[in-house]
Amino acid sequence: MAISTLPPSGMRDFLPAELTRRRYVESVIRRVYESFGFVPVETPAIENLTTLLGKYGEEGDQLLFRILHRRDKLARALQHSPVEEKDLAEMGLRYDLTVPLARLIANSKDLPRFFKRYQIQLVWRADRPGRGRFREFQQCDVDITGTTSLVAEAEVCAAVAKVLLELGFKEFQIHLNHRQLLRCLISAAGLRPDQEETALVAVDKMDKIGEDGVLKELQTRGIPEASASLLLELLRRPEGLDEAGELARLETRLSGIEGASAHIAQLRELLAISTHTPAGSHLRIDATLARGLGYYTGPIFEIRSALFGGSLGGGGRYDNLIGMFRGQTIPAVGFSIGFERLVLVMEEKGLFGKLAAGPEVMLCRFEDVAPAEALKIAHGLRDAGLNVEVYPETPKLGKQLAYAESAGARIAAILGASEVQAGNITLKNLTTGEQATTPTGDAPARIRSWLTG
RNA sequence: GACAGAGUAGCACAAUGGUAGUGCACUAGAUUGUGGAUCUAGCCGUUGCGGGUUCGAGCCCCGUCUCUGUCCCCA
Repeated sequence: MAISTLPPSGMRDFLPAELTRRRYVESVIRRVYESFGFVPVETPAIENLTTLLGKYGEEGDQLLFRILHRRDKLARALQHSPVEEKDLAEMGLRYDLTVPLARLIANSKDLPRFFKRYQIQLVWRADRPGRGRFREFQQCDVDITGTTSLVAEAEVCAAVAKVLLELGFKEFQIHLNHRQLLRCLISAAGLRPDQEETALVAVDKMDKIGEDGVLKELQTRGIPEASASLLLELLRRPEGLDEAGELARLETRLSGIEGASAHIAQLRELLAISTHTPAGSHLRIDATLARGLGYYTGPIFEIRSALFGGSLGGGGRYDNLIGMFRGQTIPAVGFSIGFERLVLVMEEKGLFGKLAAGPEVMLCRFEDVAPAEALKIAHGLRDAGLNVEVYPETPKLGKQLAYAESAGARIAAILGASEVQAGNITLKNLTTGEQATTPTGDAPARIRSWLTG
């Protein structure tokens, strides 16, 4: 019976051309993040389930990949009767990079007071794969811990906005809301605190199913029509109202609700201090934005674009998460870029320029040249800083040149007995067809001028 | 988890229920120190898998698996 050669569902192999594009995007992200003073960390792919469980909400817990006990431990677990899921595993694959960061912060003693870290690693979710959705995918997070200052929010928003701009995205919005403000809206609509969660889930779908859809969903979830209608009315943003106007409207509507004006003031300040950052013109107040993850406590963000039907990234403030691992509460805010979706959209829209995946130089030789001679010269070129591949066999030259072309080489270095004898090398520019024979020592300079020209 | 669509050569796709084909790619030659073009020849298949209907199934029916899309949820 044949073994399937496909990778597991929702997981992918990457061939050189695609991987080169991914590396390019990564390099832009790294450079931009570092320009903001973020420093890199990495954490293990596997975390203890005690770390992961209870941080993402019920649905998130369901989507964790768990790692089964091995050998004796598994045998013992199976003897429980009845066997319960929690007996079978104590570790799982990380679901995001935020919770591992919180654990790391709680576990570390000598971190800077304001720890600005970035992290580009894989995460795993046992989700059903779809367009731009995978079971193994890369996240690119920036987070700032140790301050409640809105400068932190502004900086993470600016960092991701700058990444998008540098990658060639022009039309995108960073939707902005506040978790506590949502809470105020829900209580202003007369909903009980225990209905908050269901209300948020329904409200979050506003973009997709519209007001009627949300109203219907709220009612089927047991929320009285009067409250549901009031909530929708509170959320309704009049056409043409700008960000300041929307905040003023919300402030008026929530004038009797405790704390509301303070949350609105935060959003107002965040907009103000972001004015001259790359995020400034992309921020949009969106009172319907909820975000699923359970740990957010303050401002929340989500990147939207007409180029992709879902979110291109998201984040927010989570002041209580680190405290779940350690008595001391440490405030934090972060933003995660949907790397896979950026790459997907960039491929669809042709935002990648030409990116070379192959060697710069292909060393070809005739059969009257010994392999040792070819390898010696290849190493000389490599020592000069060039990427050189040696054609391993000696078929006729046409075949070697065709291969050089298909491998992505831009220059062929051709070696025959006559060149070796004279201490020369023949160079052929595969792009222009131009050809020249030069002393071996001059070859790197000539190659370099062709590569840059 | 729900619904829809699709699975045919390495890839992209054809084929009224009647001999499974075309293009690209690949190999060789035309062309023994110069690639991309052209021409010639060659290679490539248990039509996802299992059953059924039929004289006969890639095509119709049932089941199953996988993939794609939408929903849900998310990045």
